[in-house]
Amino acid sequence: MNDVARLAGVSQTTVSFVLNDVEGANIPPETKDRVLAAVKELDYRPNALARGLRSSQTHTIGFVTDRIAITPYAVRTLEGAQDLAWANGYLLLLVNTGGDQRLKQIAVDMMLERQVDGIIYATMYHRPVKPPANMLEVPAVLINCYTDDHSIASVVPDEVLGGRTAVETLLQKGHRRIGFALDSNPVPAAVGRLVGYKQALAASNIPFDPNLVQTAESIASGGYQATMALMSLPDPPTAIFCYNDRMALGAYNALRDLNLAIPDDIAVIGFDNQELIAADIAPPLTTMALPHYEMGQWGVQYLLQLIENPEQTQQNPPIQHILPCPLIERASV
Amino acid sequence: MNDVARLAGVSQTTVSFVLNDVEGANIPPETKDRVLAAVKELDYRPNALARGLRSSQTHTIGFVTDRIAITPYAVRTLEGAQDLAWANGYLLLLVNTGGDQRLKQIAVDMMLERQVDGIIYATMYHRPVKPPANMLEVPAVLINCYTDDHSIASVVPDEVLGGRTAVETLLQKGHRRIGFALDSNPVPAAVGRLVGYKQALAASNIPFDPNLVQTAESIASGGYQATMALMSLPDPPTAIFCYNDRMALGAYNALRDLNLAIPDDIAVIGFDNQELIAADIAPPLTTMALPHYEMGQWGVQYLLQLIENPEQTQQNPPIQHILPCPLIERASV
DNA sequence: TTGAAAGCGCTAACAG
DNA sequence: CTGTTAGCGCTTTCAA
Repeated sequence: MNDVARLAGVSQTTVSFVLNDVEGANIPPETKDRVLAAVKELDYRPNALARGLRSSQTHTIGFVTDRIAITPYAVRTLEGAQDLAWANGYLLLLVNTGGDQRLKQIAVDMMLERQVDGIIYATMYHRPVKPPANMLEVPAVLINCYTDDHSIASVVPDEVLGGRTAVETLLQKGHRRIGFALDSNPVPAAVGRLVGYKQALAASNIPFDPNLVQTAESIASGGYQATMALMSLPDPPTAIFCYNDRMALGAYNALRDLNLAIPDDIAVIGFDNQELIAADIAPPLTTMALPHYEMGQWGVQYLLQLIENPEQTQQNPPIQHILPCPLIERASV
Repeated sequence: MNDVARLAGVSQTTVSFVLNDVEGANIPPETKDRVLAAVKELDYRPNALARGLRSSQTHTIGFVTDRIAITPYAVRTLEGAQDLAWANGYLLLLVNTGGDQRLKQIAVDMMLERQVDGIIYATMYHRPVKPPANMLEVPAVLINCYTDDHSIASVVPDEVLGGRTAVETLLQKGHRRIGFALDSNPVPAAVGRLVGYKQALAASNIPFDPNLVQTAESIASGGYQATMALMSLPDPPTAIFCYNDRMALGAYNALRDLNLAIPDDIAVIGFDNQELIAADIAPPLTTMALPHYEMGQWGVQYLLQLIENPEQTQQNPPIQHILPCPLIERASV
């Protein structure tokens, strides 16, 4: 910076002023140009460490996650976060802790040492979490998860509405007996989607038949089993709502073994919109999309507000934002 | 740090010495303990910016990528990189530029401003690249890509050996007429796998029949078309090697329409090991895995060597590392 | 064995 | 409008 100042024939302060477009200092365009020319001439690049040290603002935000890869589609959370951060001149410092609580603690410490302006904590599955306490030393928001006491701002998908929309889609096609191949783990997604399933039924005055919800592991083989169980009912369903696309794939396999055509003999709707599966199988799967990208965006967006405008933004109790799951219509319904 | 020094009754220098385990300074254990106690007492956390400013080492590495999400499985590159960085006390600064050359330039600049110790440039598809010039101001390595002049260290998958292994697997099962549903784009993966295909055939003294390689778009519908073309040959193949798992999925769809059973009537082998597809379809797909995770690891590993040991590590010409693609045996062959 | 002191490159009062 | 100056929190030389 001194070199630039010297070359431009001004003081280092002036350089700083033009580089930061400081309000007060009314630098004449002529001087500004001279400085900028010197910057280009010398290929000068400001040192963000020094700047951060002085201004205690690094324009960097920490992104802590349990697993980024398991649900490939969920990586879009990271993408949404990164895109929005980037658009605001922020960079993401990434740590993937793999679920170990102590590692998370350390990860946050490393970020704090690097003076991140805020921290995002994202999970791959929608679930309650206990984030490391030190995380709250800076503004923080949770993505796809929440604390039981809702003490931290968070954004999650609307599982209930998603489940309801899926079932309503089936209802609109005239189906009255709708099976549900559900995850046997009572995770928020499973609980919420079941509530949505019941709501949709109730709204159409269809009594709830517990036989129509079959739980299994939320993978292809589980979808296969649940579908087989459903179809061997004395009065089998004419449509199946699958907890996720992997189970839907299993349902496809089962239905094929049963010689049933989709959607003519039976309709199938999934959840997750894992494009690689959903778009490519035959017939293409109608499914509900999880708003991963949007959650990533919203999380960073809100975090940035928290960072730049703490008192105005922070609500009490902290905001718990819910994003809808859009219906992706393809050909299985 | 001054507070810690005061509380421990030593100078700030001493605190720095014990925190950094400095060789020269022989601090008696007694003093050391006192300092450490004070650190804990005050919940002191060093400021990495100040440290970096002084020592010009941030223990942070920049990770630039074109797309992290398109090929979900490729996100494992990021995971491998992050895991290895983490194991060495480094954090990753992430930017996903989406293919815009100017953005890449800026991304690298932002990283350089933040004084990253090195930069990784990773692509989602194996291909030649022209990385921004400023990237070379710090140690750098390329993952899943390379420059035409091989002027930067890089790591890529062994496409030729992968293709060869896939075909040899088919050969070993007794197949002699092996179709190849190939990407119509002559990308390195397509070119390499075709070379491997030919090598395997030649090694078994099977003449190359150009009719047996059908090119199409490397998605499910392309796989469908290529398979149909292959099967309508006067002398159709008994096995199909698909350029990737998406095409294999299309092949499955086609074969089903043709009422051909896999693997009894015809064998199918894929490439990529996209678990979501490969493991869940019926029958589970035998395929070649791309070493994404390993490339991520190797890239960071090598970069760290470059950073910590520049002259010893840097080879001339820069190392071009090739990692094998392991065969994942399932049930389609 | 420990401490004083000089910066690393920058921002931002404060003065002129 | 521009320059002087005092740090931000740390590492590290040099001296004691």
